[in-house]
Amino acid sequence: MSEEKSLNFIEEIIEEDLKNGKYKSILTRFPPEPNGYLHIGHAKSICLNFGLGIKYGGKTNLRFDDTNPVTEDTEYVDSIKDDIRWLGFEWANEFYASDYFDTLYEYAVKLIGKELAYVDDSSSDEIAALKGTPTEPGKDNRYRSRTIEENLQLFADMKAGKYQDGEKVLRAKIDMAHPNMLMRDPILYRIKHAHHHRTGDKWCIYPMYDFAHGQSDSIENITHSICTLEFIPHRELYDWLIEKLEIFPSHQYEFARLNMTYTVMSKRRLLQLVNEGHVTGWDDPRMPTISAFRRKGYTAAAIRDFCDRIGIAKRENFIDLSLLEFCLREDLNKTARRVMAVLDPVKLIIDNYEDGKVEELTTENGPDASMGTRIVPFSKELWIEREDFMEVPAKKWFRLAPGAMVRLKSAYIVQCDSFVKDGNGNITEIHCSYFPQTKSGMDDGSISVKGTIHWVSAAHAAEAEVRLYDRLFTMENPMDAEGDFKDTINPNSLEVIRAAYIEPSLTKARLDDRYQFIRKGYFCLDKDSTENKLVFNRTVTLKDAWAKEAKKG
RNA sequence: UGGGUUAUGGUGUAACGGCAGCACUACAGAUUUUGAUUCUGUCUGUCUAGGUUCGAAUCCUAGUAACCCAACCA
Repeated sequence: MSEEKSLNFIEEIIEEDLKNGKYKSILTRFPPEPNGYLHIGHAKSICLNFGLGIKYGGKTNLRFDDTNPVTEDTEYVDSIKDDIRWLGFEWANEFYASDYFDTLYEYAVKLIGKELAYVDDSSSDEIAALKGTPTEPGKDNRYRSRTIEENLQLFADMKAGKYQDGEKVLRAKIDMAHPNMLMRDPILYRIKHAHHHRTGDKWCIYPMYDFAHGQSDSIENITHSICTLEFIPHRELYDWLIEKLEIFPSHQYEFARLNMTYTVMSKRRLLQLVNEGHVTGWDDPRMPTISAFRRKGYTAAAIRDFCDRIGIAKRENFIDLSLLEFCLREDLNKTARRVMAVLDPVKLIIDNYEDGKVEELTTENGPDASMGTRIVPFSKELWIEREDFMEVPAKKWFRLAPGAMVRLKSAYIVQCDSFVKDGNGNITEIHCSYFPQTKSGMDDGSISVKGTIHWVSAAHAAEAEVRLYDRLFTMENPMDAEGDFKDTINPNSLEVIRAAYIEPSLTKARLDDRYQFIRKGYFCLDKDSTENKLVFNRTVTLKDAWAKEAKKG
């Protein structure tokens, strides 16, 4: 008997609903507003909603909550669909709240007819003034007592375009003294003479979230409408409207949204980063958007695994970025092809190696033998990583240093004989001699070394631009910053290496390939690459035990 | 002088009155032709105070803390 994974609270509710026959099958939905790109927090919601559909043999709709035409755009619709598909999910139906505008209008008329809604001529400020505060009740205004007929006429006139933006609103008539602020006659419809990305200029009145979301759920017969914690106070209104409208009773359940270290997770703030040029766009690899993670080289499997591990609960959470990186490395370690690239090159010359000789050495593509092998050219002059040589070796150093020996990956063991410096004291050449009997695969075991370093043959190397990313913010929680969260932006979040040396096989890299540059991290080709210029993104570093050791001093 | 929600190691998440478990992180060690991977081990926890009970993270009472609610945003 294998151990059952424990259920989260929503799964418990669903299993109970299924068991007691409340529903024969479930229907969930993912309801993004098309006013920005999806981020990793949305991925949590997507995995939850679609995951539930799959787990319980139900279905999941994709529904765009497009009730505010001034902020919404088809660009966002397209990106959202791309991201969901890339994450690996299929929606049963693609719907839009705007599909229901006619029905929603009828619902509003019905509410007016039941004396449960009225047209209010107050300005935004006047409405706010009579709303009260969390600790003080609000007050009724004189428009509240309008007759059904008057309200019907006024509402029809609103729809007909007789009024300017902001001149009138339709409000539910509930209770201005209600302890829940959302029940103090919430606005249902407002006037916006704006072009809608789907309905065009047909409407000049648009329903508010509260008069669209629950109704859309109901129209679609959604059984479990799952949203984040901040909507808890809305649930009372959600249920009230369904009851008064006498429509299918969908139910709302709330879970805690994802928060993650070293990032911000609100569309508003992400939009700010884009608009103010702190990043190059929504898919800048430093962003926490799904498109950015994809561009940076993250895999959908890693993100799904992450969403699975963080769990679903109602308490506020603050997930360590390192958990996401763990999931990523775990996936990439199994699948990424190993290759060699030198990011910060220094020349290594093997003095006792024959001039002009080239050996084609065999090296493995990955730890799993099924990934096969390939050929890498080896010659007298190589590029190695500058940081793999220390003129005065540190304690526990087992890479190159004067007199020290290392293995060149898949090639020979070499010993450093001397080195050359330029006038500024920078090392320009490292001279070594090699030991023929230590050739990889034919090593006689006469010499053993602790360190193995990567290299690229200077004569055969190709050049590429490499972009190294670091966290976008310097503080674990940028929102804790004293001033603006943007004051904590990491000035070193992007380091561009104009000319790194890559092994010849990498010139055939494709956009979807995932590589491990041995000892340096995981990388992938960036979409900025051209025929003449390859650009690689660092997806994530490898764990680096030496960096820790070195820090100890 | 309002209403709502939540409190379990550094971070997440289990437990459904009966051994506080798992993962990440951190640390120590073994293996390693990647200081990666893999493997082994260690540290750290039930918000507080009372109560009920043979037995409480779980039930009760009273506190405390955090978060959400006063957009014609979603």
